Amino acid sequence: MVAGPTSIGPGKERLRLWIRLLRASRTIEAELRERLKKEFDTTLPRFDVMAALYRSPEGMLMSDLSRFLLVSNGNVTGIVDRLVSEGLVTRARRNGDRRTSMVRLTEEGSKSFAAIAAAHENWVGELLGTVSEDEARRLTGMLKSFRSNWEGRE
Amino acid sequence: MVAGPTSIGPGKERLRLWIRLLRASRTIEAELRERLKKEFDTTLPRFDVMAALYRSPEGMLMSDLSRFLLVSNGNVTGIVDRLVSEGLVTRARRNGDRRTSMVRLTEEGSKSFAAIAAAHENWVGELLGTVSEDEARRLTGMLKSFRSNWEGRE
DNA sequence: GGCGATTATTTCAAGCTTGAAGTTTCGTAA
DNA sequence: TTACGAAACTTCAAGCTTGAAATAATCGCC
Repeated sequence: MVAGPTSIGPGKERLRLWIRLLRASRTIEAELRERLKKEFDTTLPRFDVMAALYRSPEGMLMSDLSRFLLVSNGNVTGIVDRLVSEGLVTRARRNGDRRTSMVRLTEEGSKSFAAIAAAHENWVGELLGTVSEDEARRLTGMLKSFRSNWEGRE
Repeated sequence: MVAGPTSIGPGKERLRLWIRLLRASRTIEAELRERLKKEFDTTLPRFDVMAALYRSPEGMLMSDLSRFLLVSNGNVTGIVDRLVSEGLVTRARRNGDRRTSMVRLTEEGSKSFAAIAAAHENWVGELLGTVSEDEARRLTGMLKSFRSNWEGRE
């Protein structure tokens, strides 16, 4: 999804937009991935899961994580498995519904995430440095109105 | 990279923007991936490679593809391998420099891509339907000015 | 209570992705 | 011309990702 338009037609500007959008996010994502690896020896998916859990001290179900992060159930299983084996999160079986388990950050996971998140925010600020805060607000607004047509779909 | 901000600070709007950007592109990408699979039994990476080759009838080197698509060399090798085995592209050894090979769409690959690309453009038009062509132009402009600071970096 | 449908999760195969290490070929300088 | 460093590419291990199939527990209806 990174190639240029191959024809010109009515949706031309939208196709251009999509290609720009994709190239921008891929570029930023690649840079963040690399820094996470180099500076903290972790990955973006692990960071995503930890970020979600950090916002929910009470914990999240696997399916909550899957829905929130926009990835499949099976995917979350693997990432959480690795985080558990690293001692960063726990899976607690629940009495109420034994099909589910509550996933939470450990003390260590929480400390670890806080440090990474601080660096992460700085990196994003740096990488988007050429976008003014005001412009960022406007762009966000446009993207938000688009997203609202898709949020929570299917 | 899909979680919300975990702190409020100077780069707050940029972080918000990044999260929106990422969620938007993930959502669109997931939808396109699914349709490519269902309708044409292909994948996004294959589509990307074919799109690049379609623009270059004279062919591209593996490293050209890698650079253009923003993915690693080894990655391109695997995708091209699969396209070759499907008869959609060819790898032609070159007399000039025998380290390299020219990758080209086959006749079948070219026909196949044209059909997929038409559907793809319609899908993008549909998925970005809530963004007016004019708004699309403005958004693209903003993203372009951002990208120019990164294009061809490192 | 029993049982079929539903829900939550895991498992699995196939493919994508990277970064590092390995192979082959090229260019060039002694 | 030979040797060495660079360039183009492939191979590989590890991890991410999906979608489909399997497992297990719960729910609702009789």
